[in-house]
Amino acid sequence: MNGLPRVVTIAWCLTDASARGPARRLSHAAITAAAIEVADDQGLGAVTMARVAQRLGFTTMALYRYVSTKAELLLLMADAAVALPDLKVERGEGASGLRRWADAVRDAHRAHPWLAEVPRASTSAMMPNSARMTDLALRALDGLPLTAPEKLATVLALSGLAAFYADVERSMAAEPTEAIDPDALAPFVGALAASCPDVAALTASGEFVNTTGADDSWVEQQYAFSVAALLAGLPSAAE
Amino acid sequence: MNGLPRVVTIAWCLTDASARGPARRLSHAAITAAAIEVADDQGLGAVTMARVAQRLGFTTMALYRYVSTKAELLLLMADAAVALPDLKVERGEGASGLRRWADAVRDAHRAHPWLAEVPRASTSAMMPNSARMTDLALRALDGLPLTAPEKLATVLALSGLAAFYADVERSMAAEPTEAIDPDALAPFVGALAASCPDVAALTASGEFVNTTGADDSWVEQQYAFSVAALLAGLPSAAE
DNA sequence: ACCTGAACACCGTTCAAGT
DNA sequence: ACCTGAACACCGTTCAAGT
Repeated sequence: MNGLPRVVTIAWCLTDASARGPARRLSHAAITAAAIEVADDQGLGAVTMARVAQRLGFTTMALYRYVSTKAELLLLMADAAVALPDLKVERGEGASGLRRWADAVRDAHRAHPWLAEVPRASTSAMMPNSARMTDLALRALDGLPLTAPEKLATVLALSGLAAFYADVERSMAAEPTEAIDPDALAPFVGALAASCPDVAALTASGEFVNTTGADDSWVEQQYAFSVAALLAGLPSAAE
Repeated sequence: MNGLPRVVTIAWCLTDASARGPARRLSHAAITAAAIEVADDQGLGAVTMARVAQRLGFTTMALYRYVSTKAELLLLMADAAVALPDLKVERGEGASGLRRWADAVRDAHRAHPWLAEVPRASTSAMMPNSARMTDLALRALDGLPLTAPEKLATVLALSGLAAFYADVERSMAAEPTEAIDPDALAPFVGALAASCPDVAALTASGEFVNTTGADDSWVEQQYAFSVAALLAGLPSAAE
């Protein structure tokens, strides 16, 4: 037996404000917001206790009054980044609501491309915004012929797909993916032909390795296709 | 226009062995293997240029003769970790083959729980073992009424789901998830009730927050359910 | 009780030097 | 050409000290 993770009580504001001593000049919200600014601007790798503190005009060590570890700060950032979008879901709406819900999750990841880089922690699900997002999805699933674990699996899988494709998009944007010179590609195609006939065929037709430069739409289509498949398959998976 | 990423040519052994100078006393394979040992033993966070070199009996800087950056080493590790399992897939086998394929991907992630932590790079798809895995899945999909992008989406989504659930499993194992004291849970349930009625209901029935200690089987069931739904929904998503 | 300054034990990566 | 030693500019986190 043990208590709630400390960061959960922080995020839900379940901790009593300490009464004694000098007034606090920082706050979890301010620290989290500053860290998100850094991550949005320069990537998660640039999120440093020193850099966050500097942006707030404080010393690095001042942060440790509010956060006991950098991992805790990352959890706060991740939860703040999935703050509820403008999304209304009808109770029992089903597939159409879930599709819009997945799009909202994806939008959050697009707005904060570093989200997928934050190490997953089992605590995440108990954080307020994550819980609210889950709640919306469960609302859409209400009344459907699925067990509770099946509903949770649906929610997890959908958010997993949304996060996954958003991260694919991020990784493509990160490496500018200039078109690869066909001459440079030749030895690679040769190696492929030997052990990967099906991939080699796709590569030859230009559908595997991107030889034409940036190409945004296909990730969108693949995401839409995957979500559509998952949603369409729910009834038969439940049998 | 530019050439193949350097790490791709390394992984496919497309670089000419340098002839002149002292014989090389290290190799990419040895370095990658040592790094994987470190990651398996102590987690990806413990993978340090210094620690890898030490395990091999070399100086840290010796590694930079073989790898131009730590990110490159991580790519080599990730690809080596998905080395082909003992998996036969019939051409055009369809759903049953894809399910076993997804299980194989998941097994790789279970054997190397740090896999999901390796930052995704667009280069990954061109690495040899990744390509071979993709090839197997395409083999199972051959002849099905799906376009090439739809087939790739299926492969991506399946591997995404396998990786996702393996990472969920890892994160649960990382935080020992002792049962949470009901008394400590009470204020959390109270907060939930206000903004998350559906999640609160699940929590009350013990299906959301784990209040009973370790619980492996539900991740397995949720993974199986998600994959089943995705596979079952393929035909209707393709229409 | 907050916040600071100095310090510790690390990182990845560079560069000139040895062989 | 390989490999080493020393150095650089960082990290997260600690601890004692100020207010």
